[in-house]
Amino acid sequence: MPSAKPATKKPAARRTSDRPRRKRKVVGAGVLDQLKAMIASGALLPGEKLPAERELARQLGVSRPSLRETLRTLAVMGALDVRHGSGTQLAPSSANVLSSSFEILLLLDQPTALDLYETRELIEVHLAGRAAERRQAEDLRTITQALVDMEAAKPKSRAAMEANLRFHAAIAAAARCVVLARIMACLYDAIRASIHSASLGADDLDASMDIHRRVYEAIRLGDAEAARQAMKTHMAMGVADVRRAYSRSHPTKPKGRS
Amino acid sequence: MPSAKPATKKPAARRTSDRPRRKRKVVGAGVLDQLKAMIASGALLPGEKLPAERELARQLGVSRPSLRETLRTLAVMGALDVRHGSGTQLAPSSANVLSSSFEILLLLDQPTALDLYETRELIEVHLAGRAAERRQAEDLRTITQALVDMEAAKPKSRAAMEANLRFHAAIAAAARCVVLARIMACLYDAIRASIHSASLGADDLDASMDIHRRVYEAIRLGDAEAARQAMKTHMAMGVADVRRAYSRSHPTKPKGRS
DNA sequence: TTGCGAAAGTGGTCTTACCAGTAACCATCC
DNA sequence: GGATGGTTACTGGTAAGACCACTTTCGCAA
Repeated sequence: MPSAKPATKKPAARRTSDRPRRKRKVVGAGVLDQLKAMIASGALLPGEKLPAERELARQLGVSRPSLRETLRTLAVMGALDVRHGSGTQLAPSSANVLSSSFEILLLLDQPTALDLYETRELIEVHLAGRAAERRQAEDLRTITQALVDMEAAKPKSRAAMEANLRFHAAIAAAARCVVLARIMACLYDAIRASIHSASLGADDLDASMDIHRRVYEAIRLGDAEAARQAMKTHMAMGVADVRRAYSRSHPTKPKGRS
Repeated sequence: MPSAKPATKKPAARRTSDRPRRKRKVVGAGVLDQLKAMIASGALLPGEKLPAERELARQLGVSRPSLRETLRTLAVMGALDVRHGSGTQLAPSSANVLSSSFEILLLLDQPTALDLYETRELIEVHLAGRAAERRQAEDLRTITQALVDMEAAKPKSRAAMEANLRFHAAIAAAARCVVLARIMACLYDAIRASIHSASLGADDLDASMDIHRRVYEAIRLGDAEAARQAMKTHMAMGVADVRRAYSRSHPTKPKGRS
């Protein structure tokens, strides 16, 4: 590298001969568009492996650093699954596509915990109703399993919390609302990050289990209205918890230091 | 000036002396965390200018390409406002933080237009109700202005559509639900991209204007239930349009080729 | 046959260099 | 003296090349 090109240099004769016109409009954005087009057109299927970075950069006619900027953007978004040494592939599932953006959003907007809970309530109540209308036999099995795991797990344990998440996720899946289900998943991450440990495990375990069972029963019976009501009750309990924790940490008013 | 450092070079003595231990764990992620921490702690305020890339890279102890990968990720997410020649600043508003991720999500999940509309209905109806409860005088002025612009604009024109967007955005703002408002904004982008021109402008202009006015009146009067009902009617009109367009393009069933 | 180690391939990072817009500064000209 | 225009010193944008670190695989030896 040090003394590789002694005299040839050829500083010019690049713009002139290669691409005389066309103002070189932001390579990165172009690459992003090309990749999105490949996904949209089906040229790149979920789970499929991408060419190696060096190869892909050559194909798209950009340098590796430039390509990498774009790839990492997609990776952080959750669209790509990049593994050191193995390669890069299109994410098989869009599981956490929104999460990272949501995280940023919360950093910038700093919505209150109550705001998050209001959103959660709206969505979950709706999903419970839809689940009652659309659930299949397999959905019921998944929900039941989560319920059983919740009862079996030690109260307030990590396992109990995880089973609780599965319960709500299963309902979301049964509702067949892909967009809402995804948003709800992000909300869970956000709420967890927002209020940390505070009261995500219900204060009253018995009441909590009872209401979960009522939600399930309504869904099993296909009674949408009952499912919505039960979920609403469930959410109200959570909101009450948050409100209490909130008023404890913010004695007088939400913003400003008294 | 160009030949400032003629012979110093110092090629080796980098790994060996600088950091012998420490497994070099994924620089990029570390940088992202540091930047997020700076935002969260308030060390970086919205709208504030970041140090130049070269300088920031030096501060964080990484190379410029590595830093750039992270910066571009944040920029695509909408958290940074990067301008060639001027510099980079933390986005003053989190306006389109979710949009790009939403776009990717839609590419991967390919939800149906009906799914998008169901989500939209759920959220907008809720926002209308909340707006009726929480609107301030200024909110009413903004909504009125949008309404006036809609009436003044030529039907199906770009101006009419844009005023329509403003109308709904103003309601969302009046509802004081930051998270839902943001999600709704993304949905508009998604819906617009999803069904292109198809029926986003209402088929029946008179009915459309009428329902808009009814929504506004209910919000002005603070009648949450009426506002929700009116918005529900409004949304139902839109869904009907989509359903028609959908059944036209998918004669028999949604998926699979008959 | 089994186990291990080298090699090849892939992402991860750094350095250096130069191109391309912006904005401020200053000399010039009216 | 003030408006005008060019120069200059920033800033981000892109490229090329070289290594490092991790995975996988395959051949060789036990």
